[in-house]
Formats: sequence, structure tokens, C-alpha cells
Amino acid sequence: MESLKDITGRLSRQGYRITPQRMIILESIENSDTHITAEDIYAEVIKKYPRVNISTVYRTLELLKQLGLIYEIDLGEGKVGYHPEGKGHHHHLICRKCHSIIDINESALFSVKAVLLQAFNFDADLKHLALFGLCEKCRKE
Amino acid sequence: MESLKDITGRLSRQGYRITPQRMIILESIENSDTHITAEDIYAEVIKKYPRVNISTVYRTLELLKQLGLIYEIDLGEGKVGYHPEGKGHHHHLICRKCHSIIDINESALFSVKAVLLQAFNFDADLKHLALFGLCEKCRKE
DNA sequence: GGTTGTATTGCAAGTTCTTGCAATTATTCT
DNA sequence: AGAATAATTGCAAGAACTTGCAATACAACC
Repeated sequence: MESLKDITGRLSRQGYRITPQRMIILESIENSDTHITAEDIYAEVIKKYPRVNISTVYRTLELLKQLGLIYEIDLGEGKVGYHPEGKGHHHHLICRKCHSIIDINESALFSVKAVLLQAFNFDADLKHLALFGLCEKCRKE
Repeated sequence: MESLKDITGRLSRQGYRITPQRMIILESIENSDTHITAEDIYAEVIKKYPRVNISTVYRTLELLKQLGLIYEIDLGEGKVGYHPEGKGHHHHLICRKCHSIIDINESALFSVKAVLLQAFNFDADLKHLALFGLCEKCRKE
């Protein structure tokens, strides 16, 4: 479990600056239990710091994503959620027809990660994956 | 390999109408060798039928996607590509840092599909998957 | 603590995709 | 073939995100 201090330390060491905006955005993500959206993060942020612009939120999310500190998850229907690295991992099976979502455990795809690492030297982020397809109900229709 | 006639037949049988707009959009996707984008499809379409609106392109892509006749692929950097069902399948390993893309064969993930089908009765579309992570080069930096 | 260099921000304009609605048109039924 | 009906389209407005740029402010160095 990575604390806020670990994250800011890591940003700092890589030459990124610790701004009040980034701190509030980070806190919002860490405090969320679910897959929080950019819009929800923005709503949280302006409660405390009304002058923050939404483009700052998007830029910060992009930065944290590239550094691997948060994960972006495609939730289907054009929705995108974010999740901190430190919290539990799982995957989503999303029905492309009825849009229902089944959550499955991280371990279901452990073998895939190993294959990709060995065959392609590619370190895949198989922690929060969205897989699309047809659910049990829609397969029968 | 599914021909244009197979696709229109399937649309028709399910109560969808065959319009000139849909025909041109379908042809553009079928004729493309790569992962064509919505923008490129639109550019193709208006060459032949200048009055078509781009929202028709998006709506048609959404329909074909839900019916499983085309696949949508997240290419990273906010880019989305489309691929007809009838042509070859493969996956992409996309580096979240340098955005390079490695193509891998469909068969690399056959075992995953079987597991999801057995455990969750979920028929996953593991034909054109985008997996994000770090490539060999960026892992060393 | 003040100065300096550069990352970051806010703003506004721009892209990309979505949606509501009235007009149009493909299909069905006679 | 013509009328009925319901899916589809074009349009315009909107939502979600991105980007260029000048102003600001973090952090490093004296």
C-alpha cells in the first residue's frame, strides 16, 4: 500500500513539482473506494479549491497514469474510471450488449502476464483490465 | 471470411434496415487493410456520398460493434480503430510510456478465453485486444 | 530570504464523439 | 404500386476531453 508521501516523493525525485492541485487530486483518488471518474475527481477538488481548472485534473491523471501510480479502466459506454495502484486489483468482464459488468479476481490472468513477459519482454499491466464480450444472458438471445 | 452480403443479410434478419449510408460505411471497413479510424471512414464515405453526417458513421460503428460484426480497438493516445470480423485477428501490446505497439498473434490468449467461458459463462471477444504496460526499452529507464 | 529557470496552471479555443428531435426513407402490407 | 409505420438520418447543440500559450508559482541555487 503506497502512501501519499511515497507518491509525492516519487514525483519529486523525477523532477515533477508538488502543487496544491496535484495534492488534492491525489487525495481524492486515494480516498475513493470505487473506480472514480475524472468528473467525480473534479467535483471533489473544487470543493476545497474552487479555482482549479478541469484541464489540470485531466493532465494530472495522464501523468499519474504514465508513471503507473494509478490505473485507468474502460468501464464501457464511454465511461472511464481511475484506481490507485496501492489498492486491490481485479478485472472486469463487460457485456457489449447489455453493458453489465462482472468483476473477477486478478489471479485469473496471472498466467497471461508470465507469457507476455517471457515471449515479448513486455511488462503488461494486468491489474485492472476490461474485457468485452457477451454475458451469459445475452449469449442466449 | 464474411462477405458484405452475409452482413447485410444478418442486419436485415434482425430488423435493421439496409441504407446507402450503411452500405458505404461497411465497404470502407471491409476494404481497409489496417485498423481504420472513424475519421478515416468518414473521409472515405463523403467522397462517394457527401451529404452523410459524421454522426451516422458513429452510430453505424456502434451498431456493428454491438452485433459483433466489427471490432473496436483501443490504440492508446486516445485513438480508436476498427477492424472487420472476417479478417485476421491479433492483439496489441501498447507501451504506456513511449506508445510503441507490438502486434502478437491471436493464439497467445486462447487459454484465457477458455477459462472465462468455463468459470463465468462469459464469451469474451479476445480477438483484438489492447494490453497496456511497459515495453522492453522503457522498462530499463 | 531573494532571484532565477522551468514546470505547471488557467483560460479559451479546438477536437472528438454523443444525443434529442423533426424530417426522411426503407420495408411491410394490402 | 401506394399507404402505413417505424427505423434511420441530418442537423444542431452538448458533453468529454485536449491543446497552445501567456501568466504563475515551485524548487534550486546563491
